[in-house]
Amino acid sequence: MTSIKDIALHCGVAISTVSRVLNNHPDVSQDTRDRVLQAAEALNYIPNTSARNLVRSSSDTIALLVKGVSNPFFSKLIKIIDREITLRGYTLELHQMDTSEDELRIGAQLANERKLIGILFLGGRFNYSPEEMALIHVPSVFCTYTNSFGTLDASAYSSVAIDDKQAACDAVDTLVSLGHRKIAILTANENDKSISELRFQGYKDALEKHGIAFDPNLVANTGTFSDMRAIYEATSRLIRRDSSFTAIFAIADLMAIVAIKALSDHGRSVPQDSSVVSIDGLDLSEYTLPTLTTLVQPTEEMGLACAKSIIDLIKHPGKHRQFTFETVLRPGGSVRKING
Amino acid sequence: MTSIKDIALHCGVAISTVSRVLNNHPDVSQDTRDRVLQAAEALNYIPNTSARNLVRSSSDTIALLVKGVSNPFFSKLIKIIDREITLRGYTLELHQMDTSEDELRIGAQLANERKLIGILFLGGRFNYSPEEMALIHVPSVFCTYTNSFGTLDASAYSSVAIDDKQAACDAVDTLVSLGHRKIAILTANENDKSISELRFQGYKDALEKHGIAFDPNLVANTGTFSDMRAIYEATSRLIRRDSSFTAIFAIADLMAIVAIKALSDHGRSVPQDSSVVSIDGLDLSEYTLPTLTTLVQPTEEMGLACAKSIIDLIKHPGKHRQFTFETVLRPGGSVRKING
DNA sequence: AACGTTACTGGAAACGTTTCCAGAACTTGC
DNA sequence: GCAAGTTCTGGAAACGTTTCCAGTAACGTT
Repeated sequence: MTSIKDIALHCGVAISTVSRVLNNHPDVSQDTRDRVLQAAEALNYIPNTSARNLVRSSSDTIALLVKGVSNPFFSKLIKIIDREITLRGYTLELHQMDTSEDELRIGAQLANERKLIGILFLGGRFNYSPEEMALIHVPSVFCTYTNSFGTLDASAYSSVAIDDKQAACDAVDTLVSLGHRKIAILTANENDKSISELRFQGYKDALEKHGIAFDPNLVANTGTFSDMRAIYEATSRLIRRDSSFTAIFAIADLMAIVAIKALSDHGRSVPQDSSVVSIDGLDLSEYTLPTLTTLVQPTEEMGLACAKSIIDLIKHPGKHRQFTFETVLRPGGSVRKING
Repeated sequence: MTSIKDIALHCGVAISTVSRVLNNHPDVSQDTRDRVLQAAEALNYIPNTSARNLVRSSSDTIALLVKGVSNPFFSKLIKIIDREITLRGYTLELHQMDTSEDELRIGAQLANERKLIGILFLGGRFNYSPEEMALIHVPSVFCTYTNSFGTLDASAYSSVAIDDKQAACDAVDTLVSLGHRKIAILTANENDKSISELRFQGYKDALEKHGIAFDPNLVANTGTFSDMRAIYEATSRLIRRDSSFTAIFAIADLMAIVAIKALSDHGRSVPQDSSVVSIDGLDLSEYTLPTLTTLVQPTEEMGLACAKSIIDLIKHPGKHRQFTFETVLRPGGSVRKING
């Protein structure tokens, strides 16, 4: 393994000079610059990241802390984020967390240990306090996060998300406009201070807007976005408990897919007997039977925004921005008009 | 940021002693050990990875080089691998590659630059030459790889995979035993020296075994495992070209799901008009309509084996092993018996 | 001719660890 | 009571960079 020292020796210059050349510092003559670069090439020099990191006390790696990697929407997002981050010359470290773990605490620790230059949080809760935020001394962007509980000042955090409440509202609107009044909801958790709670809020707001009474019997909590067995069970329980609904709003595509299967197993076909609307717009949902009517999240744009945000934030610490994306309804075969 | 030096000062011992305590070296008295650990705790000490990496000239990170992250089978595998790797105290770096890139070359470069201690290759080709393998100076495990083209000696590589040929064969067997003789295949690429070629081979072998003539008209190449649009188009072309088949063998669950949709759009329902069998056993395929008949890969075990293999290999360089897992048929609603 | 600039270069400290070597303080065995 | 271990500890070098400071040489200016 050849080092900067070897190059210096080979060229008869000082170590510092080689370092200057390699880091494109201006104050070195064209002649020595050429010689050094040539030697570096010839000796097949590869910089030692650890040494550089040590003296700079920073690295080139950004961590992605994810709760619930199995969520297929996240999978795609992760893919895009990783692509962009690497493209821009940084490295991405993937860290999964259990739902029970405290993402901020873990993030803070990782940042110190591994000299991270940035953190992307994906899938956490939505009620960070200023005190908690203060734990993190590293540029951080919260993906699919909205400061919906108003715990933070806009100048204190960066985020990329859709308007979850609005999307849920739109989903319910769609159903109502097709004549549905008895609309069940399939959510992960009614009050987890996170995406599911927010979409649940949107559902309730929409009902109220249309003068429909909220019925707790029509709420099914799955406890998860990705465990299909649990989603299936929750749907089945809902059907057994109160099968009077004519439509289901599922807060994620995957839930909708599983719900359709559960309905089918209980002798109710979609969309004849129940309509289903969801949020996500996975590629997959255009190829299911029936195809899903879903509010599409602009995944590509969101992933790009995540990568761009964190890198901007690293370059300009403290310059926080929030990005909110619009969802778009993609009509599918999972709904039908009824005579309300 | 408190360092080892601060602890030493605080306790009135030497730096080296602190290091020994922190690394669990035996030759230090219980008394000093306690004092040091206590101080470390009190001063909120966090080790500096860069410094350690520098002096050890190695890191604690294992890279996962993936071709085609969007493949949902891979998503799950990645999740499990990441979980196990972190659990065992290492860090996982995710690197995606285009299909066009040379994974070994990229791996070799990354290993040097980033002082990787190991590489997991996922989704590459199956015909590495000994010369190519020599590029990689770091313990490496090839996931979902079989040395099917016999280019390597068993003592020269580590791998974790299923027997792709056998699985494909089993899939076709299943269809034949239900009376099917005109069996189409949906594959990514007939000759990519990779998973798809191997499964294609298994398909051909099975046909031959049952005395069924191979018909090139019944072969549909999608060119991809995950681009659903492309899979849909390939299936549609197949149907238009020769719709005489009574069954389709799709080499991956996702392909089967899209194929079923394409068939449906062409007025052929599954399993009434065509049976479909595939390989993967995604959780999802138990919740589609119809559910898939598929050969299940033991994803959990495979992911575990990947993590275990690479760590074993790091600890005992050169000790190569190959793991081959059995697939199990999971019957679903996508097939039916016909009178052949 | 003396002086101040400018352009370039070398030396050396520092980053936070690990690890080798040597030495001090005890034990043990005879 | 002395040599030979044993057990624990400290000092210092090394890992490969970056960066600060000082210094030299060449060049214009006055």
